[in-house]
Amino acid sequence: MLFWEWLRKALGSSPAQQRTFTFDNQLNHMLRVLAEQESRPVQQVANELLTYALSERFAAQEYLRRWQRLSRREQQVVALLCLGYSYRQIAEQLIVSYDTIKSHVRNSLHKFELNNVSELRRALADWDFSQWQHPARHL
Amino acid sequence: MLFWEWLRKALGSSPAQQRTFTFDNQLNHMLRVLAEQESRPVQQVANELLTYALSERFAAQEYLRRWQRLSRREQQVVALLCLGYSYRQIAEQLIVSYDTIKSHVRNSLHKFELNNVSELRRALADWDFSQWQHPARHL
DNA sequence: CTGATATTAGAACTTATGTTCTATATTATT
DNA sequence: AATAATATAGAACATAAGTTCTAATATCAG
Repeated sequence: MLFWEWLRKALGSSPAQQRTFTFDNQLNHMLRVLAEQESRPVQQVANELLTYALSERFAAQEYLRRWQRLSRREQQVVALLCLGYSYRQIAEQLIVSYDTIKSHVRNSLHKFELNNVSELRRALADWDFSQWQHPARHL
Repeated sequence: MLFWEWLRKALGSSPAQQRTFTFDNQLNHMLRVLAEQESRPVQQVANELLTYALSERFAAQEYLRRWQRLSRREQQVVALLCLGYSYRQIAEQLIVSYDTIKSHVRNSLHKFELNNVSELRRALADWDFSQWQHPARHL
């Protein structure tokens, strides 16, 4: 069964009332620029963009579930990893040993069912970890 | 001059002709599901998603420019890298030495203005390199 | 109190990546 | 034909990341 069909059934197959959307000037402008660049109708471009963003969102939900299985400390380490820090830098920031970071990364990768940090960074590429920059706030 | 146009000018900083968008049933459903999940207005979620997709698109354009500066061989190596292959695996696939791959990666990273493969994989995370799986087709 | 997790840390490896530099042969471009 | 770019390859070294183990505290839920 396609995801769409499943989704529709889950919702009780209601006939959708064709709701309209409006976007602010800035978004409209960017949309028009992009449509212009690609010589395509603005509505079509908007459609494609929204489809893309939605699929990304739903894909991210699976990783969100795995994220929630991490301990507080593991989340902190993963966050800093995704912010681009190396094991050594993370150890310094959290004031623990390099080997401890390796332990946390090992466990985190296992819980994410991923094989290396590169995959992890890619999987969570769109997540905003800026709030995790200053560990103190989370301890 | 129409009354509306006159009014807009009189009021200054006119909102551009507020163009409306409609999306098909499937998109509407997903939007509503997501809005429901997050207890937020559908229009607001749509706004956020569109903003996200647009910024991703424009960011990708910069990397596309850099990608086009790569030589054919460098593109091949970067593609396989982003597909998750290691230097050694790429060397085997392309039937060249490990050191050659290192050269190509070094040059490619420089052209992309990135520091390591992790950043590269993240930057091109949404690109589809499946066509590059079989090098023969591109040589 | 007690088992289950979490947090910390290390040894002893192995592999993978990154850096700097050099160098030759092959293609394009002018 | 001469220059520039590309593709190839290596040495020699440095750092980073991943693997397999073990193990001591600490904390929390039942």
